[in-house]
Amino acid sequence: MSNVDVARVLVDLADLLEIQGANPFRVRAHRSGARTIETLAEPIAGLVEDPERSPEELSGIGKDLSEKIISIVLTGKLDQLDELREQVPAGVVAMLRIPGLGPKKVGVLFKDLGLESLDALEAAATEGAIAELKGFGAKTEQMILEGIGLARHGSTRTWLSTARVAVDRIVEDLSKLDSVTRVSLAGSSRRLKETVGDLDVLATVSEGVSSSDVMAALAGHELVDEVLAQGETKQRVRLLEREGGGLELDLRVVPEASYGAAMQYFTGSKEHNIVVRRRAQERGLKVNEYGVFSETDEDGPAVAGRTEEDVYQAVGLPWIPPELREDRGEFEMAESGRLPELVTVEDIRGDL
DNA sequence: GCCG
DNA sequence: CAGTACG
DNA sequence: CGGCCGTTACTG
Repeated sequence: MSNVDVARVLVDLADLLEIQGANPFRVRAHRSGARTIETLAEPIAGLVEDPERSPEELSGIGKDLSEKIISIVLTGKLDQLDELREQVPAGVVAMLRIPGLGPKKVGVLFKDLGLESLDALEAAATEGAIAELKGFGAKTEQMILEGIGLARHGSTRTWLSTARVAVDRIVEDLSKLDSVTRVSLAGSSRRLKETVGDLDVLATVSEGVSSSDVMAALAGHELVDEVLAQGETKQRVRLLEREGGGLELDLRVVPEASYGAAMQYFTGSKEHNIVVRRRAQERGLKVNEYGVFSETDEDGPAVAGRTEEDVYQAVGLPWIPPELREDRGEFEMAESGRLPELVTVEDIRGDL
């Protein structure tokens, strides 16, 4: 059993528990434990077999998860998972991959309509049976029909190199607008992940300037297929099919003074952001995408937020390079002043 | 579920 | 309002 | 034992 195998069992268990309506924090604990095992620098089997050691020594893994991990390593399976699999068909878990369908709604589809597969779900949606359910409507039904292909196909991530071709053009074109002061790439593409699930772009406007100009420009951009959602500060669009296969792009527009906080938030990762915000809480501060604020004076002036550096400084850290923002040890490195110097293109020697 |  | 999705 | 990140947007 490799670390990835063990992690997979815990993730599957989390999915099933979630559909069954388990405590969300319990579900999260399983996912977090899975991540810990997957990113562990040593084989989990070796740790389990060492009589001096136990998975409990890993932070985020307690007595329960430790016992489960030991069982998985020693027997190759987990009884609790097998039992849950008998209660919840695989097709129901597959429904979670449809965008807009979460555990609650999937649970209703399974329990109330008895749907056990994507095929059955598609048939029910086509007949209009979904829209009649409480909490569902015509839009949800349409969303299911559009998303069911994604769920069948599995995850659809795009190579960064492909995605960059499209997003670089969009960033460049939006930058030319008079109403924006700057446009930056954020999200996993800024973190230089090999593949991206979607694209994230941040635009800033001068204080008091409306966001509608930028959004209208993006909506009318030659690479944009359709606008999926739009609000005051946020817009989500789907790109044309050719450049990376219907990639989705999120645009966020914030005032100039929030640039640093917004970049920090929008660059992620989610796990990294949670730690940043928890550190803020420990210091009597509150971090959001608009800035860093005092917990006791939330409406008061921002303590930080104009640059990423001052956001990190407010929570007692040096600026952390985006490539490291995964909550995989970068906080310990930053805390002790041992952040590595990353390799850059200039470091590479040879014929390219 | 884990943690303090 | 709850549920879903965003980092 | 209580708390567990913080926000915006959309749907029903």
